[in-house]
Amino acid sequence: MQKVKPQLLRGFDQEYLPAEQLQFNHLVDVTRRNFELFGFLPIETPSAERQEILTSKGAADKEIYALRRLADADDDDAATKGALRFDLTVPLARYVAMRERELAFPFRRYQIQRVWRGETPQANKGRFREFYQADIDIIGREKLSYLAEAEIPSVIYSVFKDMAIGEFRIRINNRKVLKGLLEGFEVQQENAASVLRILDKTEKESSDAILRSLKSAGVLAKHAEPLYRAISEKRDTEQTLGALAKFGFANETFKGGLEELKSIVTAIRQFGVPDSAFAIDLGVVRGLDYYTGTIYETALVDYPEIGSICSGGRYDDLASYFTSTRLPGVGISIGLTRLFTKLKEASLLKPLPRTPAEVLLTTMDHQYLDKYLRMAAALRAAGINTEVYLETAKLDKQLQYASRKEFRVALIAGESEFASGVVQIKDLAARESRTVPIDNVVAPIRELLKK
RNA sequence: GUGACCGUAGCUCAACGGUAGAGUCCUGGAUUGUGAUUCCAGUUGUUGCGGGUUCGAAUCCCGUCGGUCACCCCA
Repeated sequence: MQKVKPQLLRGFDQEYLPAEQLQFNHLVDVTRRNFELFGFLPIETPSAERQEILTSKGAADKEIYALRRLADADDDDAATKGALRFDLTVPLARYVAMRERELAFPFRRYQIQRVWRGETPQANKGRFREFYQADIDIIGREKLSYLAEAEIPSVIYSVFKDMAIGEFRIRINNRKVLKGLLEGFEVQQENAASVLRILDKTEKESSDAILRSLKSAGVLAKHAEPLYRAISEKRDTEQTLGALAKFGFANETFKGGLEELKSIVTAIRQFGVPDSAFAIDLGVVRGLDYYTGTIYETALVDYPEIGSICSGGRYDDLASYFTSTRLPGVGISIGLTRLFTKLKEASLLKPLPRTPAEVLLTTMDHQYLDKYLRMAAALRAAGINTEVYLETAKLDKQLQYASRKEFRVALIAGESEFASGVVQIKDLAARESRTVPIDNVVAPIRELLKK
């Protein structure tokens, strides 16, 4: 028979061995637990949305995968109007606009789901066509306290601290400050976007290259260098606030932005985020122009090459395409697939058991099946995850299986044990076993598992 | 979308014009009830695909498909 070659689609290639999947699930669990710790509510939205919803925010068409039947029969118009979501923010906007009257505001939601993007994948950069995002957003109705912007870093802090993946830094900037800065340096409104994109590259490119680009993007020659220095100079949070005060631009955007930034810094500290974990950094720019206030970007201190593992910001109106209610919000997105891939690469993942079960019950002699299964039922009733070896195989094979899957404990019983009413409890890591009465296995196993 | 490079066993790679190989992994065994190591044996390929050059092509040429990396953009 002709075989179909088993292979994956480019970019749709993130599937793991069970041991890795358990580690990924752990990352998801930690994320979810911390989101809930701050009162965020879970939602999921369908994988596919109507195309006009997805493109409403001006996403490039080529990024989006549309739905089509293989058979191409035109009897399913409804489905062909759909496409896969490329982020979780647009579906959120649609969701909130549809359910405005049923939701309690400020609406705090989290959502951990896959998204799909038609980009060129580059695994070394953690870029795929299908990947997980873990988003939180706080959506206000007509208004939203600046405290929401200050709380976000404390959630990020909580998540990554709990993940225990090493030192990380949340870099924070303010879009108004940036805009005011550009205004102060006499950058024309229509050049602002391209100038910001250039300034976003200060860490990658040489100062000469940046200065040249800035000038050709319409920055006056006398301002190019001061602007570059303002953005790229290394300073801590206090130094940055000091430097901004010193610029002292008179425009309202700058003054308002600076005041806002100061209050947010104060609040971030009140939320308990240590100065070692966050920093105001004027070099954080973010290409997306719907951000209007605080913007965030988080990276691992020892692994800057991993890039941003979490980013987001404040926006003025989430769902202006769908409703005339003004819905200001703030949100961030953790790129879980990227994070996981890079953590794996850098060996930063803590070792986890390779099986969710703790006990393997070996079955040396199937004539005692009844006893084996009753023992397993008793263990499970006591809350101990237990797998029964169902195949007929020699004991050494069963133990090999146990050690390969990294069970903590193996139970061994055959003719001689059953004759004297006992069972062997084997500590697989310590390679030693002891004998206990068959009707008293739970307590000794619990004891062993506690170690 | 633009450019550079690369496709040989499940995986990592060798052979670079003269019969397609190694390591690893996997399977079985080493006196019948205890996982490591070691030893023995075994399975695995239209050399991505199509065409051309040649007595002869995994190797050279052309095309095609697939992949990797850089740019763009982003998680």
